[in-house]
Amino acid sequence: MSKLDDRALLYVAKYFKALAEPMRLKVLNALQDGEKNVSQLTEITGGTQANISKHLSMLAESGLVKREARGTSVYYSIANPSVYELCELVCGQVADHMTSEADIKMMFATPQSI
Amino acid sequence: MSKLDDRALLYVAKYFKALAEPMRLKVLNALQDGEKNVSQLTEITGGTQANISKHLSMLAESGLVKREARGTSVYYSIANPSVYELCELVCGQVADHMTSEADIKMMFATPQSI
DNA sequence: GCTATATATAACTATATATTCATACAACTT
DNA sequence: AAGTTGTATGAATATATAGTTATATATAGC
Repeated sequence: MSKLDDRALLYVAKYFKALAEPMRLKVLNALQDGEKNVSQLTEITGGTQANISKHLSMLAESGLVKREARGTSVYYSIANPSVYELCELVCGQVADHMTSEADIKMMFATPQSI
Repeated sequence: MSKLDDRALLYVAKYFKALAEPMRLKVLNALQDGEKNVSQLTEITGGTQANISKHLSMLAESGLVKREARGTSVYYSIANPSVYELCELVCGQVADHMTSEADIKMMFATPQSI
């Protein structure tokens, strides 16, 4: 496999990594009905301000959200609605797999162990 | 947000996490044209046997690949072809975002830093 | 039973990541 | 200018993860 392909893989992996975190999914979910500022997202998700801000920076750098400073606030919005297509596809697959034993087991695993 | 929603988020995040690693993407890519055993995947990807085996276990547990032992070998195959839809969607979005400064910068970052 | 081959796993290391707390920075208000 | 509010960031910690090496386990052939 060529160097260039490896680089492409890295890009794609990085994109998936941005989606591979429950709190970031929560943030993206909160952005479904339009832009929100950091304070709003902090309140909606129940996270701390610092943590949400960091996740937003990461999401912005990965190209999943857009950042726009207005006045004293910073508003974030979905960069590309097809993110939700991804999530729906995954939800479908997760549901399919829900019946398997591994998932049942996972149901009772602690969040830390996953 | 309810407990159940949090659990669903955890599932989805776990699924994305399985895709958030270049070597695992390489493995999935190698499985596009049909099932392969661990030795074959080890050779194709250029990884070590132990490493590929671990990635395969992880992919199987996340429901992305199916495992079937036959004789002395273990054959892995794609559990659900829609995985590739996901990857194509992401490739499209990554390409869109390629022009931004953050991505150009990332081009020259070391793999470790990403 | 012994050997060779294929796969999985345990121990370990190095790195990455999420989270928190405290603090810096920036912009608006009065 | 001083205070207030909203956001970002640095330091520190705890956990998770990828990778390696060595070894265990299992299956097939002799």
